[in-house]
Amino acid sequence: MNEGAKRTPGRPRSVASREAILDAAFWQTLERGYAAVTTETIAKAAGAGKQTLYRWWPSKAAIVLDAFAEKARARIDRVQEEAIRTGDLLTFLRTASAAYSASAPVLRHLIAEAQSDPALRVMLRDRLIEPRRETLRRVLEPHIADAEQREAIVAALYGAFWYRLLFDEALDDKFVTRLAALVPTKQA
Amino acid sequence: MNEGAKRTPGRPRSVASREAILDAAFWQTLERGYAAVTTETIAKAAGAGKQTLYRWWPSKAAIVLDAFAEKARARIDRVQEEAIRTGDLLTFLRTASAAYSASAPVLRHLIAEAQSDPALRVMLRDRLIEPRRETLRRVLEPHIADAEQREAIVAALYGAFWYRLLFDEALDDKFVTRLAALVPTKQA
DNA sequence: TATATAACGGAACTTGCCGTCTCATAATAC
DNA sequence: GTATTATGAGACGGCAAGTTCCGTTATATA
Repeated sequence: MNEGAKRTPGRPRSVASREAILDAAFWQTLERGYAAVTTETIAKAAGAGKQTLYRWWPSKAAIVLDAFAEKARARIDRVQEEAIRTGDLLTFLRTASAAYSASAPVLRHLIAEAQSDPALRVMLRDRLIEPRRETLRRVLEPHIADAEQREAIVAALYGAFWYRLLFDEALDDKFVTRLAALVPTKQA
Repeated sequence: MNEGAKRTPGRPRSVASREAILDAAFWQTLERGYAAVTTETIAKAAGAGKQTLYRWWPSKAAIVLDAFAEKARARIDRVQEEAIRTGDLLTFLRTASAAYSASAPVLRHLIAEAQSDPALRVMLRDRLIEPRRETLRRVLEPHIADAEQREAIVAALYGAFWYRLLFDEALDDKFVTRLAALVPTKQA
């Protein structure tokens, strides 16, 4: 489809810049926290102009989201793959809650920003929320036949994660175990 | 305890101003949306100086939260009281989801703001989140004996509400019914 | 090689709102 | 009256987002 996609006349987009920007956004957000990171610090660290940021991303939040979706998702999915194979809900929820907790400081700011930015909300849902939902659906599929019931369970489980994280309440193992107990699983 | 509390020398706090400020914050937020409301528009509409706002509240978000906690909670609790009396979880969740949906445009901004403001987070939890949790606990009590299990269910149910609202997904009746089905209730 | 095109880095600039500060005035206690 | 504290009005500073200008550089085409 876009094989020989180098069709436009002018200077092509700098791949190096793109990656330097995402890298800077990712590490700065991890180390300093979302609020302390500005478009200027990202640009400076990446050796890029602010214009380059805004040419390719609509907002600071979009950059950070892009950085995390790219860097963190692959790692998270890899960790969860094992749990998916075993099909054990509790194991899955444990690894998922660990991953959530680790990314919580960033995720909470992204979801916050998204509340006043509909486009970002869609981007967040498509790139981070929905893929994880899909994974959980696959784990639930063998246990819950009804699709609608499955969807309610997905919302209840991931919703519980968010609910706790957004209000500074820990996702400890006991809580996760109780959550898993809510789902009527078929025993082997 | 603080019966003859008029002990300080100077001019006392203006009750009229306080109420005018909360009124303005409440209605402006409802009509124009959280983002369009500024401390200046609140002050102007209330006929108050900005200094008066900041003398009694730490931030714009705190004012709006105060306004909503005061105006909306009483109404919501009254609606839910009936559901509590009957002890029927589904009825309770239906009225709760309706209340949530109605307030969602404001709540989402408050929770968003709270993610970068720990003090507001505490205030939000104490004045809005926790009271509703407590109500749900009372509904669940006859059905779920174990306190920890009950807490997980509370997080799952309210968490599911937030989860859907924060990502623009409706709380329709079918969904609420499926949620209620998750909870093993004792039949009469 | 020459030209058109588009992205580049750097930086000045505009915008907008939050929160602070100043000031003259009003209401209370003593 | 005198001290004290809150009031309304508005100027002010600060900070970060997002925009615009500029001279430069990399590519496609001729």
